[in-house]
Formats: sequence, C-alpha cells, structure tokens
Amino acid sequence: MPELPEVETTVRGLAQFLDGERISRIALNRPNLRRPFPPDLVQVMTGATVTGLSRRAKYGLIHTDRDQTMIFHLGMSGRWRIDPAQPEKHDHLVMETSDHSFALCDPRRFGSVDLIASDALDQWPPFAALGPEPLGPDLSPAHLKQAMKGRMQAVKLCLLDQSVVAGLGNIYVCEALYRAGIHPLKKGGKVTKPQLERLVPHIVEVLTQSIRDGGSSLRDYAAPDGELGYFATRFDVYGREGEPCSRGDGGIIRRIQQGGRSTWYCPKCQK
DNA sequence: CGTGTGCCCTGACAGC
DNA sequence: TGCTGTCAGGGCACAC
Repeated sequence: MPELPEVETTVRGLAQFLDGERISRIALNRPNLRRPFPPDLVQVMTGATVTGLSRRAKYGLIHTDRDQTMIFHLGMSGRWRIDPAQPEKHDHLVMETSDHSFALCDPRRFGSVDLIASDALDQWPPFAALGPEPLGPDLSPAHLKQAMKGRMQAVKLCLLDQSVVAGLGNIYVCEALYRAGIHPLKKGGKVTKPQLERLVPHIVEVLTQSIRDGGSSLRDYAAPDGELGYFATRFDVYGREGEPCSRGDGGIIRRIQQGGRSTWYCPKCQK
C-alpha cells in the first residue's frame, strides 16, 4: 500500500541495514516486474557498496559506489522484507549483505526496478516529468496555482498528476482535500487562492504525520521477517463511506469515482 | 498539449 | 466449500 510516507519509511528502514554495506549477492526470481529488470542489474550491484538511500516521489533510490543508482518503485503491492524467515511466493528480487538479507516482494508486480546513471538521474524520463516534492521547498500555493491554471480537470485528479506534485497518491489527496475543505470535483483551475493557501500546509501536515507514525515503529524493523512501510494510520475520510464526518458537522462521507478510482469526501464541509 | 479510458496483475472479501 | 463479482495505495499507453 505504498504512498509517499510508506516509501519514505521503507527507505529509512532499509538504510538502517543497508547504508554503508557491501552487497554480496543479488538474485532475480523472474525476468520482470512492470518492465524487465535491467539486464546488467546483477552484474553492477554484486559487490557494490551502498553509499546512501533516498526517495524521489514514490521511488526509492539505492546509491552505490558504482556509477549507477538502483531505483525501485513499489507499485500497488510492493514491500521490502528484511531478514525474512521464509521465502514468499512473490519475492522477486533478493539481496544480501554480510549480515542481512532483503527481499522485494510484490504480488501484483506493478512495481519496478531500474538502474540509472547516477550523474543523469534528473534526465531519467520518469524523474524529468515530476513536479516538486510536497515536503520540499518548491511546493507553494503559487506553484499549484500555476500548475493547475486553466485546467478543467477535477482538483482531485490534478493532485494525483505527478507533474503537478510529485508523490501524492489516492489516500493523501483525499485526506488533504478533506482537511483543507476543498470539494474533490472542483475544477483544478477554479480552486481559489485562499483554498490553495490552506491546502499546501495540509498536504505537508498529513504526509508528515504519516511518516512520523511509520517512523515510530522503525525499531521493530530489527525483528525477523520485518516488513517495511506498513503501519496503522488513521484516515479521516479514506475508506470511510457512510460514516459521519469527523468534524461533527453532520455530513456523511461519500464515495465517488474519479478517473476510475475512488474518492471519499464530506459533502457538507468540502466546497 | 489536455483529457479520458483501459490495462498491467494477484489477492482479499462479500454475497450467493 | 466454492463460485462470481468487486475492489485495491500506481503508472503508463493510447485515442481523441
């Protein structure tokens, strides 16, 4: 269930065990996920020393002392398992250091693994198309105003567009719009300046809170079979169709379809 | 270009 | 118990 906070938590968890370590072995259990594994992945990564991990949008980056960076995406169902006791059916990639093993498990295989020249990461097409990081300095009401200017698409869909903001997914768009009191069907180009000024801090807050919730369980990652990025966050609207609005305004949470995906919102307080 | 649709894939769950 | 339908946190190709 990886969105930005889960990817961030995963990256931090992996870093605890992987940063500074030498990858002694890497093996693939099938030829592809969403796309084929890079043909030179095993050759490049075997014996490489990890020099750091980072996140861009919903991608995790494993930096090494080689001139290539290993980039993973968890898709809809991906997760890393640390020191798994038993192999699982959908462990498609496994890596080992001297002390630990890591399995990339992804039943639906919507994830990906890429190997990209480290000095040209920004030119990699999936990265080149990304908008600003929501937790970085460049997400501002002015940016959103500009990025959604004239757009007739619903603001919900605009915010899911990774070129508008990089890393927001279905859950956090629903949550941020709810917190900011913005109706998901409102056209992107028609969201008002005051609404955008409310929205930006709510985006930052909901993501930060979730990362903190996940981060607080990092200690558990030392446990065998530790699974990264999964933690119980309480959502205000996501998945709460039919329940009363948590603001106590008497509204009942509704679910609608937008772009083939569900949106939950309160018809009473989101305008 | 902006926008809308359908597909990739497996598993969980509800209803019969 | 087993079948069927629906849904799932993402991204992309393709059509207009």
